[in-house]
Amino acid sequence: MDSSNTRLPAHRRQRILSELDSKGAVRVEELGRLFSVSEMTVRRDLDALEAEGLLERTHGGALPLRHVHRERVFREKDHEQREAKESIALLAASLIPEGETVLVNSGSTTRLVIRHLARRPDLRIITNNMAAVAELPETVAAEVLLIGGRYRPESGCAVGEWALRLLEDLAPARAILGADGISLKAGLSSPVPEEAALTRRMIEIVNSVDVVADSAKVGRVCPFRIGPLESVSRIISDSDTWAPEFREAGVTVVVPEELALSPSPQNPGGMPGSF
Amino acid sequence: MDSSNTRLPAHRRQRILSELDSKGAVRVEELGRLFSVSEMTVRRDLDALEAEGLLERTHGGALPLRHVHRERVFREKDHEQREAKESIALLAASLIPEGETVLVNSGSTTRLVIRHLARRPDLRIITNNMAAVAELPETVAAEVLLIGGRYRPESGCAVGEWALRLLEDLAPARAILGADGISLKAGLSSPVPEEAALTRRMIEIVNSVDVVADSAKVGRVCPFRIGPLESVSRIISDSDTWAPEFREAGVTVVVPEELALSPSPQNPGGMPGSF
DNA sequence: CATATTTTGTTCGTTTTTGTTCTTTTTATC
DNA sequence: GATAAAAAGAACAAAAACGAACAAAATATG
Repeated sequence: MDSSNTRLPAHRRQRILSELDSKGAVRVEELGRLFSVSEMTVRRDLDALEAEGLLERTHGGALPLRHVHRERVFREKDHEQREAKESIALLAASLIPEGETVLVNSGSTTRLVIRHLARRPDLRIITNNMAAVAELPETVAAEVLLIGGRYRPESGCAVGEWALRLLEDLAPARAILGADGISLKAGLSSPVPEEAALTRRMIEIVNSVDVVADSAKVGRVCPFRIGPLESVSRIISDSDTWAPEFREAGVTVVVPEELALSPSPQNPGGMPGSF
Repeated sequence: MDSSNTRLPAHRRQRILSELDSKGAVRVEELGRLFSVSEMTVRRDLDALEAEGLLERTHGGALPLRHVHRERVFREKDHEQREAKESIALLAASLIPEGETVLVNSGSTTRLVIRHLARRPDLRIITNNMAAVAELPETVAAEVLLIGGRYRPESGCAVGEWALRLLEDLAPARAILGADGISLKAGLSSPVPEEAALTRRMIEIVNSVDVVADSAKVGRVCPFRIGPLESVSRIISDSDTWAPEFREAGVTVVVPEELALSPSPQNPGGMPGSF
């Protein structure tokens, strides 16, 4: 894979950065093995990158600089179910047809979704998820529209009256939404009233709703109701042991294995180079 | 393969560029072998292409410009004049009276200003500077309102028609603004037309404008004009060797030393724990 | 054809990068 | 706290890449 180009020191450092971006953390030993260089060289690379303000050095490796402040929160939400969320996000993004405008709400799963969507030059992303947008590389291909409003530092997104009003001007075709609670009877729910209100409004203005959620969220009910299950077109998750009842209720449930077994009709071999 | 045409220097250089485009990086030794020319020749080619602004030279080879671009921007803006910017930001924030609503635009200096302002529970911050807001800790004390719009990844802020329209609903008392160019004759200017337009509108809707800028920006004129110097109430900077002419023109110039010598009347021992 | 110009190759001293060895510091574990 | 393991840092040597200068070759120009 890293045939000849990686021998270029500058290129290796760039790849360290992108490795950091995708993995969330890098280790010296791991990078040395990946690039076939000594650990001393990796250390010198990391030191140089830190001096340039591009990462945060730690014992044994490095962390991205962007989230040093919210490290604790990110760590919990981020590492919990990280792999599940990553595969869900990749799948959800691949299900979006070419040229669409997609509305995306706040949350750590949708953050990963945005990361994938942003690489596609054919898409337009509308979101209140500032944390997700702020961490995107300069090389964003998609057009990104930000919904303003009151900033909620706990989730890194915009909420409130202002955000709700802004949604009135929009009528995108589809939405990819995260929800902390998904239940047959209670539908979608959130622990934060303002985010529930905003997500509810998002559902109202689009034609098609994809919900992304790891299986831990299924069956959970949070205090603030977003809306009933009928408004959901598809649920994209990492397992479908719970799916039969949902499918009976008329919701399509998609899991990564399905994609691997049979090519998705929505995306017949589409955009292979984009991911 | 590269039989006849490659013998022409111009063609070889074009092929170097396409090689760079497909591979993501090129090495001197590799190109020398590919074109059967000496490494010295390749080096001269790469130097020429760099002089034309078509690639970025590195040790052992070259990288495409776009990859390096984001790093360069971030690194330079962040580290250049870092100390100066930090002291300017602290001073600018301390000059804001209690209970105000402050409008802040994009930029690396204003990012530091926002960091300071955010610790004060008495303030309300309105900004399009997503990069600044996204890096705030969870413990933000101030209320933060985000101006939405089209996201510009190069500067991590929102711009465009939508952002301009949002400003129409607002009438905050004051603004703290960054500008890449400040000149006696040309006034404030920016290298990005959309950011210039947004900053211009911000100036129009407030009563009082504080401009934060390190001294390197004074005397510089960027291609896109924001507005005349008359619209500026104060310039907060790290040195005032250039200040006399500006003071004659009716602009107050504030530098950190002044704060150290005589306590600011606007902030009589106020909020000592906040900084 | 002769001459000027450009392009290329070679040599050699200098700088950058890398790996190794050894010591010091940090981290984990009891 | 004490101890062992892992990682980091310092210092040195080897290798790779660079740049300057000059000579040779190719190309253009009269």
